[in-house]
Amino acid sequence: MTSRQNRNHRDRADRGIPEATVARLPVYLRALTGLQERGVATVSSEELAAAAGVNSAKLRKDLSHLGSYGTRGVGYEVEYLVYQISRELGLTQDWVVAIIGVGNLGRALAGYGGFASRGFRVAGLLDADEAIVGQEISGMTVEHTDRLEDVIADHGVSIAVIATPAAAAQGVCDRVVAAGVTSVLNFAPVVLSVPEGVDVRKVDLSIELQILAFHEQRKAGGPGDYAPLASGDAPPGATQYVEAVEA
Amino acid sequence: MTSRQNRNHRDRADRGIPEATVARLPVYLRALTGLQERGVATVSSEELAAAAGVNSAKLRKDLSHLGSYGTRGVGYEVEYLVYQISRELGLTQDWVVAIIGVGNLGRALAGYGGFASRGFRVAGLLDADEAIVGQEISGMTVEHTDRLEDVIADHGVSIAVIATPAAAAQGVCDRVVAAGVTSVLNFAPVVLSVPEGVDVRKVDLSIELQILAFHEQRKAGGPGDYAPLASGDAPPGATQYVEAVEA
DNA sequence: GGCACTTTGTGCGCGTATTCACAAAGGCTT
DNA sequence: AAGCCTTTGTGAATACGCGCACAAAGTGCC
Repeated sequence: MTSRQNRNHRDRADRGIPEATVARLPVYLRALTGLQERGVATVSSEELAAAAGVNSAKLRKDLSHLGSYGTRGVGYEVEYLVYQISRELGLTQDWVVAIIGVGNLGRALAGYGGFASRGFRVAGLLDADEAIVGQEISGMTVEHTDRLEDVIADHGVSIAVIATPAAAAQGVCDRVVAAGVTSVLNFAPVVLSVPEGVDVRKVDLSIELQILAFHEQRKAGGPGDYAPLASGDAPPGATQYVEAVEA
Repeated sequence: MTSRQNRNHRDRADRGIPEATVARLPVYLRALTGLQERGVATVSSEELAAAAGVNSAKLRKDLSHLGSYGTRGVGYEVEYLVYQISRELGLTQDWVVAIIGVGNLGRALAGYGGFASRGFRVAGLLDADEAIVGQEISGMTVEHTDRLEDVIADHGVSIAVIATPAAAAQGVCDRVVAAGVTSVLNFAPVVLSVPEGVDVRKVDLSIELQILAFHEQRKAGGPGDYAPLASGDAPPGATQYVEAVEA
């Protein structure tokens, strides 16, 4: 995870592909396109697994969920596997994306090459700040969030990317959901609540760092190296263990 | 998650805190600081679980791994719990971070408020592009990657954030590891290989979108709606199922 | 054509994670 | 102080994911 927040599609009527497998398919796809560029025509599960950083048995089991696309004694045909995974992930069709919130992060996302190359078309950049509205970013003109519903309807947006400040995120989310969007990628540091049937995935930069910090601390000798209180014995309310507000 | 790539710390000598729990602690922390700002002094597992988007039994079990910090019949004292989680995650000490690659994403990261507020101090911005070196970003001057080892040593960097293009990532990674960094947060779309003892976490924007696309497709009626080939019957090598290179 | 070799696809056992459900514990009221 | 009510902490059941190890299947050499 990038830590995540998903309900639904636990239903396992998902045509049976486990969530853990779905999460790895994009990684395999990436490794495969890399091989493809290097002109490799065929790859064994062992090689592909190494390139993707997973166990080869796991790779084979994952692929077996899509059907049997390998040849025993030989391996998998790269090009064909690329197509099958792309199809399974729905990348053979175009997905229309709107990015709401054009701060530093929104700008980075707007210019991210990995979107267009995988069938994701950014159809709108929106922001609530008048100073930003009208700016040209990555060849697109930033529109005001007042026009959110129009943009979604006009371009047939099916995925919303929320890159607003935390305080604005839930409001924006409610609006895009009301406008018919059923998939949301959230970069704001809040837990969004959405109705049944809407998928939310969350990417949180600071959470990833915190997980790293935990392990880093472990390597250095566990928490409370010079901890002022014995575990569980601190006087509640004695000191201000504050944290600043985030952006 | 944000999809991830971790070996080690499976060792379970981790003082016993399960990895899955560690990944959720930052989420609880975020919810708690939100409550704290609103002046809430005490919270029940039910309320906190709702705010964090998890099951309340899971929350209680997670917290029980840190010790017994709740009061039966009452709940948890917000401030105290914030401190305990912060301590467990190692956020009571400062972590020095270097960001390598100052493109759109690197810039966004440099300006991200969520870092500083959680004890992460960005001590260096580095880039290989002469046109970027010397620029002032978020109050810091971008340095040339030639100085990578110096910056790491001088500031005592313990976490490296890699936001370079894919092609440069492994090289940068090797260098930071050689310079003594043992925690890496990777935004480049490649699988990094690192020696035993080094932690790598990966954040991949396009993977998250692809997972959303998968579920979105499911809602619309499964893959191959108008699929040109019956599953498993396509002539291998017949068409070019290409993908563009990513940025 | 048969045999040896390679590699897939998967059955199985194991450990981890999740959830339920309840007994133990503490507070509050009378 | 006794009993009721709330909420924690956790035992036990279930589900899930992972990886080993091997049989089945296909290739290519002789």
